[in-house]
Amino acid sequence: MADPKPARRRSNDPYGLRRKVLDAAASLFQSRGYATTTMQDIVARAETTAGALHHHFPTKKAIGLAVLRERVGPTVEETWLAPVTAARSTSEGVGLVFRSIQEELDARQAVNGCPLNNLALELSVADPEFRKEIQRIFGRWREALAVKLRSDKAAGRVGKIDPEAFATFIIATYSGAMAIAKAEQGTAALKICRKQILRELRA
Amino acid sequence: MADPKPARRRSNDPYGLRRKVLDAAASLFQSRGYATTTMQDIVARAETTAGALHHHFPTKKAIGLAVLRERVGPTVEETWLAPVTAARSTSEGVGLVFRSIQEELDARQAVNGCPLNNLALELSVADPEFRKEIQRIFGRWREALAVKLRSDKAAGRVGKIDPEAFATFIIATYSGAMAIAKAEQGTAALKICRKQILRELRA
Amino acid sequence: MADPKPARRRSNDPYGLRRKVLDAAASLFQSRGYATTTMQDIVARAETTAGALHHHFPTKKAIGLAVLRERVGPTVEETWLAPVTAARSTSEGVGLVFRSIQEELDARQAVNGCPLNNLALELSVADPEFRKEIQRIFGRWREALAVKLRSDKAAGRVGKIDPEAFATFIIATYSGAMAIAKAEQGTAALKICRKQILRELRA
Amino acid sequence: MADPKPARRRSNDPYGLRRKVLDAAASLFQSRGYATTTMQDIVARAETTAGALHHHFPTKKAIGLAVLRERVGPTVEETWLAPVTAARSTSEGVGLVFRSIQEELDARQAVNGCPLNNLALELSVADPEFRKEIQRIFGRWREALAVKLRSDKAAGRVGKIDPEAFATFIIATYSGAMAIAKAEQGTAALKICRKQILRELRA
DNA sequence: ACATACGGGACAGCCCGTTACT
DNA sequence: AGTAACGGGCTGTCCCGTATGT
Repeated sequence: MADPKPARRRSNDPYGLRRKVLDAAASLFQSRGYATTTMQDIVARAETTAGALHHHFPTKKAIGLAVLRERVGPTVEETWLAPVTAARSTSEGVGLVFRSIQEELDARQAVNGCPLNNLALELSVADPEFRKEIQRIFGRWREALAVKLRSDKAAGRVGKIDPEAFATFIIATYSGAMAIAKAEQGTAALKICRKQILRELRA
Repeated sequence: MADPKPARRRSNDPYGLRRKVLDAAASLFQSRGYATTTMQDIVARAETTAGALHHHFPTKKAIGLAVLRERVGPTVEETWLAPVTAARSTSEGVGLVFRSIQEELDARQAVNGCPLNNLALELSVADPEFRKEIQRIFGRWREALAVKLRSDKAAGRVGKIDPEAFATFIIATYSGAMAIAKAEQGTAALKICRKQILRELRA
Repeated sequence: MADPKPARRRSNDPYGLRRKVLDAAASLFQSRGYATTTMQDIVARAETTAGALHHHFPTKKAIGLAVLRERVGPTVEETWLAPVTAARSTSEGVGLVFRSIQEELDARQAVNGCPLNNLALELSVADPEFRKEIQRIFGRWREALAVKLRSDKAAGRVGKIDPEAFATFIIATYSGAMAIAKAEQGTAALKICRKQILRELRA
Repeated sequence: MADPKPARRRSNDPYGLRRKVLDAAASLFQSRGYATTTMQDIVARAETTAGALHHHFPTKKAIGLAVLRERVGPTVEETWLAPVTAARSTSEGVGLVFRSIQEELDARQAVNGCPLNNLALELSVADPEFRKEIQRIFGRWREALAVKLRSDKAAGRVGKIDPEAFATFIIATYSGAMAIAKAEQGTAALKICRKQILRELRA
């Protein structure tokens, strides 16, 4: 009678559990990295059991891929692509995204960096399946920016730039700024890079 | 096990062993990451034993810090700071560095990314000591670029820019380009970002 | 997981399912052994689900016992007892059985040995219920041979032998020959032992 | 202070530990089988730790192979080959071996069967390396018997038999008798088969 | 009857660090 | 300085059985 035995109840809510597992894993991968996160960590955070987890995801890799597909990808889409697409110009959209991300980071205590870049640097070399998924997300990201830049160009809102190349440049600068932000635990780099990109978009 | 032991010989070359261990660790951290690399991997690559390794580095973390201080830092210094400092202008220096790194990557079969950024993203959040060391390297990097930009400014080789900020921007864009290069396993992003940075330096 | 579920259909054929499960289990126990075969393996081979399987067999042990009773036992009866009983003499019957089994093994790519012996060696010590069932099959086997030998003796077709003992001897030699056949992945031992037994039956 | 902490001492006796591990494993494989024996069982029986065990044997398979090479093989040699080789005739040697094994089994409470046959039936199909090792032992066994039979033949102690074939027959009959002994938990089959083999050797 | 979701508990393997020894 | 043996602990995986749902 020392430990009162958890007396776990069954939830029988497959979609809910699946969601909780992916949320837990996404959050842990983001803050601690993929390799450093253990299955047990995920189980604990998702408030489930190893057995139940195994039913939904046979391996850790399966969780990683699902996190990329169902959490990281959509996150990029929501925080980057949607605002940019909805904006009147690339300049406006990119400026907005940078600012909102910067503000969000400032409100937190720890700067964990960009979920996509974190996993990209850790996993893309090791495993082809991970790499493929990461490339897909980068590709959609670049394409959305390029589309916006093309329409800017057609409307005469930007000078003669290569839309694809400039899209890559924006992503690179943002990614690097987030890497520095993570290392410095501050958003200074983000502000600087925002300004610089906007200046060039206006040139 | 059943076979007679390999009958290892003693080398008794403390400095040589230390060097071999750091080389091995730096190479493995670069290609596989810190967490994924095991002490056994390092021992095998350095062709030594666990005991001998422990004689030089009490823990894995000690190896990590030493790699940052004695391998990653100097590497940044050699491949980035020295060429930029020696160049006639930031533009020339940065252009040269980007090109040489790009050519080196093209010659290899796998693109492993930037050693500093790899470790920065993996370790800077988890451990304050690692973060401090990483920040120090980033700081020196930024300062060297800022120095060059200030002299450019004084000589009228660039317009009115904030040297510190532009240095951060260069580092961010380079870091991001290397992250993308790692994900895409190609140097296209590197070429694009080089062009873009040079264009802005001339503006 | 991410893919929509396979959308399994219900078959509603209780007897068919039971048969499929036993066939699957018998085949897997034969080729991989009882302990090494997992419930999941059986489920997969029988093309059913864990729940359905459990509906027919509460535990793995229940499957094991059913396989012994409804598959291994009948197999011994069909391949050994029936031919021997039907033959004109023990000599003829045993000779025929050895030959047909040998020919069957030669036609296959892998020699898995005798189903009864495989399970006997693996399970008879660990579990009394298994042992009991195995003893029962051995007992029927010996009795059938003894009956035939007695009739041979009465008809003067064999010299003065102890029918029970000689039956045991035949079974032992056959079992051992099958064990060697499994280890050697060939039927040489089977041919040798057939010859030897026939010689003795004639003496 | 609830559990008094084992406070384990280091033995630093690699050969002793290795021996203890193999003894433990051989005994457990013999009584429970290879698959059913867990690493933890071996650790407990050998009174060591998982870490220490791993240093000597990286995998369970390595233990299995070492047990075959360094325990099962020598056991066959001692209990079978040495007595037969030392005997004046095959008949005497085989008779002696059968009797001594039978007496030993009668003295025990559980009949575990022949160590070689137990592992042979369990492992020879699954893994080529195991099979190879098992075949080697069977081969030496057969050869030793054949040598003795040839010398018997030369001395006119046996009729015209094929030494190799008769050796195989002896091994098969013995193996089968041991299988039955295990299933029946008694030595009756062993006595019967001894008698039968001796009768034929005299014929 | 059948199908899916889930629980608890191991399994083999391995990892990092230390201790005894040369 | 260098070597091999060893300890304790944990990792990802999986297994068997059950409970819930249709």
